[in-house]
Amino acid sequence: MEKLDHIDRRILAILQRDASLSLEDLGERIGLSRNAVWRRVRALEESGVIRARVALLDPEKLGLGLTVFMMIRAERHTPDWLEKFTRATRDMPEILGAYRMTGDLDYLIRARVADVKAFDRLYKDLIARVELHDVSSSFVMEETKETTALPV
Amino acid sequence: MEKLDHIDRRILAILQRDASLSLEDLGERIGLSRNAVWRRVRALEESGVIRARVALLDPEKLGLGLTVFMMIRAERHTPDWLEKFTRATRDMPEILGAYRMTGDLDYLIRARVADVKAFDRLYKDLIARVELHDVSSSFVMEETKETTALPV
DNA sequence: AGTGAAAGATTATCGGA
DNA sequence: TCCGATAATCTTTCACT
Repeated sequence: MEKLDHIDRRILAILQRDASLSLEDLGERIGLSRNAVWRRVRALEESGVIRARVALLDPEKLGLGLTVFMMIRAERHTPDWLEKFTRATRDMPEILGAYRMTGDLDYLIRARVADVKAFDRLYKDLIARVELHDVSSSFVMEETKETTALPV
Repeated sequence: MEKLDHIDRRILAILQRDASLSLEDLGERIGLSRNAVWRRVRALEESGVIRARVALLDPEKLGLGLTVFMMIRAERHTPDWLEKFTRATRDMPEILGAYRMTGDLDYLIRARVADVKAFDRLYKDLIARVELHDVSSSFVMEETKETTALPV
């Protein structure tokens, strides 16, 4: 947790939506010289508040039209099982998020695939890698929101 | 859905993990001149396969240590309700994802907040904006995976 | 925090495979 | 058509005020 002032927050708000802006433009928007901005951005990168700069791709254009959530109950509750699950999800590129949860739902997986057929392959692949006690999958019909921008 | 060759895919795989690389470096990694790479990247941007370049922030460092999923059943199944829900989730910056689902779970929300107290505020805010029939919330104890990189 | 200049990266144009 | 080279332009970085 860092101490960020109002200007830092404005910089972050802009950069997490569009990091292709030049320092010149960024400075203009927040009313600072490119240099003052440059120093702040640099500090934000060094402190790790800015973790990375990445390109966001369009899933539809890559033929990944279907988002799936899998609600999972574990077969066994052991460190070994958790490690296997973690490794399996890391190794499967269709899986974008994997979460250990509170409540009677043990684990939740968020994945992107081409279609229902591709999901079935993902499902079979997953159960071949880790023993799952109970899995219930839901498909996303509509994404009404999906962002990487955190509240600043 | 676009026709992408092997080299395009390699470029995308790299850029969606690190878009801070220079064209020089990128070209070196895939064995092309910076110029050839530049043309490909540009084409990928123009066709919309690359949707944006953004900065990814560290949620912990921003004091957003808690990820929450809210499973929701709608009060009414009308276009009007859906529109209200959509607007509410769009307007609430803590909500990162909102999905209309198949199955008896109607809607799913993914959000980031500081702590349980902040979640309670988010919850109250949400039910003040849209009528929800049934909400069940689960907290994330551990994120074993979380990526913006799609399989290419 | 801002200015100006050097270093570095990006984009446009052209000739060749 | 796609690649690579060269040159013009724009961006980032840094010393100085």
